[in-house]
Amino acid sequence: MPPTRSTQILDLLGVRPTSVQHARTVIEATLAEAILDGSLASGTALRQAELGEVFGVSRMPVREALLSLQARGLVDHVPHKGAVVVGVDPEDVVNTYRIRLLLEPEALAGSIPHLGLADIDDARRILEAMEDDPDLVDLGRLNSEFHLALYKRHPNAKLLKLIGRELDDEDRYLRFHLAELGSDQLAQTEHRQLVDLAARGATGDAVAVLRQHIGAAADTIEAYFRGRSQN
Amino acid sequence: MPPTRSTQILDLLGVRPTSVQHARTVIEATLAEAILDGSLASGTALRQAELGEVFGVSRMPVREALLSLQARGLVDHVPHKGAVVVGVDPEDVVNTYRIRLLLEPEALAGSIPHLGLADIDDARRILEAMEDDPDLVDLGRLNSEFHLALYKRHPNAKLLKLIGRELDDEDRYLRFHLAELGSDQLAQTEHRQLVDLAARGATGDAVAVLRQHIGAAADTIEAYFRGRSQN
DNA sequence: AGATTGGATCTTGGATCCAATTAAAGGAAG
DNA sequence: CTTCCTTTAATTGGATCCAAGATCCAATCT
Repeated sequence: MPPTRSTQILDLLGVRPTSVQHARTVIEATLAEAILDGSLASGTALRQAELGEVFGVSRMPVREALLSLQARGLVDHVPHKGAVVVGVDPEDVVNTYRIRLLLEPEALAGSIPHLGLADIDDARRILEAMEDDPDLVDLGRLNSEFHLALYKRHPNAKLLKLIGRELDDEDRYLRFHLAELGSDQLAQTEHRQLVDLAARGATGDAVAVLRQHIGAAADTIEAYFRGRSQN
Repeated sequence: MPPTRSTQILDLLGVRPTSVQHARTVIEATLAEAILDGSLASGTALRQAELGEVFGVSRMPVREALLSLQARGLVDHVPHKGAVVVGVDPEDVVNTYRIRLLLEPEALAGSIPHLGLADIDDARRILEAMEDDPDLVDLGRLNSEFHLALYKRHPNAKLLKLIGRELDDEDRYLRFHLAELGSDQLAQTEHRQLVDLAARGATGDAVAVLRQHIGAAADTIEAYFRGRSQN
């Protein structure tokens, strides 16, 4: 497809298509972010009128945003009652780790052969950001980004999207309890091993470390719950 | 939370809360069904006003239903332009098989130990229905149901939901091309083997058959596309 | 003739208004 | 004083109305 006149001009101006952001889009994104990073606690009731005032719009875009959030499983919508931020089911957290254990080894193995130097650098940069940044809210997101950075050259785009969703779910929980568990649970040592092995193209070893990494996290969380439910 | 009077009465009547079906809910379900089973072809433009007339309702619940369908990835929503039924990307079909190959062996292995006689009977009944029913539209759905019937005792509920979604995606494609490929591609022989091995609790053998079953399907579809894109 | 620009028309996005449902508050009867 | 019923306030669901952006077509200029 030859570039059209308009795209040439956009290039000259250095402007991206900048697809117009509609109200419901930014509202959905904002609320999703707030729920994911924990600033909107589980069980919080989301009143349409109230949110409309906050965002300076009517109830209409708000309810559509809430509807989308329901489809994403972030809020629970009870007819005529309202939307509440859905809680994190401990069982689901462990389930998510088990699913990651199925998906991510394949993602890593299929991506490493196609990783370039720039990709490795990206991953390393994320690791450094994690060490510098003490903010727990950022840590979860960075952790997700790091993992995805290593997988991103896998040819199966759908697999990557799937993993992204699982990481989001995990992330949400992580931010809640990272403080209690201690942020060393993120196992930066293993992260460094992963990126080094990936850089050397040592696929088998990298996958082994990843399996151990995710498995250990799953066990830690599970033990944490087990201890908790006995109180 | 103690049961209220009304729920007690509902229980006595044997009536489920029968959650009031809102317009947008039934519209979304109806459209989703139509898209999944192919009666709404890819690329079809979905006009809000038109659909509103069809369902005897205003545009409002229609647009909310369309929004939900977009979140589910069934329609593509272009601002101020409208919603169109999203096409099936050949690449995604193969990708979906690869993902199934990661998820379903674990699902089967973890479910077999907990399967009861009734579960096996359920699966067998679905197989019989597949043989009796020549309707291609039903075949895809029944195929999904059969697989899920074998996995349903797996303790990881989230994994099952995930597989259900993948099967839906696959299903949608299957209905389109089952006629061309021949319905014997569903490999009823392997299906029978699967349920027999599951009944005997032969987990290892069952998983092996399943791997072969899904892998063969993936290869068939991939070859079909390869042959097609060369024309 | 071809391209460009201006406007008419169509479709969606958002605001406002009304109806339906639910939860709660208050009062009457036991 | 408790329980049940009625009434009332609050909130969401749906309809209608207006604004913004997009597409299409014709008129105009090169």
